[in-house]
Amino acid sequence: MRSTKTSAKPRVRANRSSLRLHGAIAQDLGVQILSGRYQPGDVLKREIDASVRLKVSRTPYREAVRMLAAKGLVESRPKIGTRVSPRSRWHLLDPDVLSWIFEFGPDDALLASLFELRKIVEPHAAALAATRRQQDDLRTMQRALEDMARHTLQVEAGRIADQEFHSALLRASGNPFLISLTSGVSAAITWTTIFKQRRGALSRDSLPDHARVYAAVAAGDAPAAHAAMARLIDLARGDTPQSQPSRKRAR
Amino acid sequence: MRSTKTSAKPRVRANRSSLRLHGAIAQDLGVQILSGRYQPGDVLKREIDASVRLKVSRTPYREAVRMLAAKGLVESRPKIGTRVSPRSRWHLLDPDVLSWIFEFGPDDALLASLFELRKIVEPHAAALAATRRQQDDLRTMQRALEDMARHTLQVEAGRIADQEFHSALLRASGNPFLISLTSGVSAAITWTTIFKQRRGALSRDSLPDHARVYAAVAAGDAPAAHAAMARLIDLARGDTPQSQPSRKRAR
DNA sequence: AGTATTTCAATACTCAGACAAAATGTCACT
DNA sequence: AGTGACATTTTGTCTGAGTATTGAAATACT
Repeated sequence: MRSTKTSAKPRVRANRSSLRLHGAIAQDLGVQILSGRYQPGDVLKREIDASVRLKVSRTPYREAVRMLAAKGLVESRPKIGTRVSPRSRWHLLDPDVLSWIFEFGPDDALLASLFELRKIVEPHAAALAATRRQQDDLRTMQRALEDMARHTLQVEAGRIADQEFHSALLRASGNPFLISLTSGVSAAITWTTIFKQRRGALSRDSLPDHARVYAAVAAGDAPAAHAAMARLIDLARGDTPQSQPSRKRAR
Repeated sequence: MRSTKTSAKPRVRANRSSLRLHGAIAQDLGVQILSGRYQPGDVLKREIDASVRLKVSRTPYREAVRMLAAKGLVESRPKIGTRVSPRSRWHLLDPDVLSWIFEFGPDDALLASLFELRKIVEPHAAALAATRRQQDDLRTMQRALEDMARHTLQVEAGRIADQEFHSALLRASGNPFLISLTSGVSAAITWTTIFKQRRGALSRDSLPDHARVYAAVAAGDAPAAHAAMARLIDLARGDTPQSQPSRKRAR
């Protein structure tokens, strides 16, 4: 028994009041797992101790564990306890998991992998969008472009417009599974721009690149849309710390 | 109040004993949502009533709702209740969500979309695998090939070998996000073969196609691996009911 | 009349403690 | 040495109570 007398450590920070208690606990544990504080194979404290430690009742703690299990991060069985699952089971493209990954500072290699995925997916998505886009897709993309121009990427509103552009493009692809990758793309965008600003790097003006993609999609020119998007991503990737792990061949 | 006197409907089927009660409830609700029985925007019964209806206590019911919320299917707030989220928020590539989708009979359009994703992702993954594969990746893929040959796709063991081949290939790509798409690919494979057999269609022997992919990956020939995988998927897709995804707005 | 503020009611949320079930390890018995 | 009963540990489920949040209705104010 540690002398927990009145240490009064509010282990679980209710930073986001919008998150309920179980949500805050899930975030807390999730960040610890994704940061490596808990390794795959480790077993968490038994829930009775853990909840005492966090100064919460078992109910929200258990619900937090259920959430993590739903995202493939942990697995719990009677008599064994709750253990961290192997990385291959983690749902890395889950929006929460992504946000937890980047919560404590993003891993360069992982960001590079995310860009690799974007480079694979988004050009094809743009090509599909060029053949399937509806009027309101184009309207949304155009409005996003205008917002990117009005505000810049220096401002929150501008960055949101950037994400909205890519989100609208994926939506225009008409493929629900591509659409569900939106969160991953957004995470990559967010952290790329943050990196840029953090290093004070002079940010290329990506507006013309986006405009080229839009023009091709609006014109229904699939090959051009593919090419324009590929170029956009390559240029954006150039700004990340290291585009190292991929010895990528052309195309 | 319907006279539910002693209807005694065990609404939640404990079909899988491995699933705990909360897991069974989550599956039950998840299937109902994904099948359209509950539409986006609908609010579920308040948890007190729902748990009574299912003849379980509130604890496992709440945990089930937490799991669904973690997968983006529902969202719950005090005074409002638990409401089904818009489709655009659903984590369609979540393994459980995929299995629930295909639980009650797969949607042709959705399966087509899944193939579209495979067609985009897997060829590039094969190309990456050709440049990054390690010895044990090749060993695993080769063993999977042998198993596919020994058993056929008529047998469970053969189908598992097929999935294992694709899983190993994604693993060999070295990209964690591509790896996390394994479940989606596996779901597509599973339901394609089921479709084939269901219609008694003479199943093409896909073994040579797989062998070609393996050879290219083993040889480190990225363009050849890309081409071989693209061909494999096109041929596999030929067996699905309809290869045209229908445009469906994801509100 | 219209707008801001207060009150209210509905619902999920949290707590506490008990008991049940599952799964692993142990130990006697064959 | 093997096999089955049993003890133990941990999660799983149940119950009932009280709290917090939030949308909407009611009220006060301009």
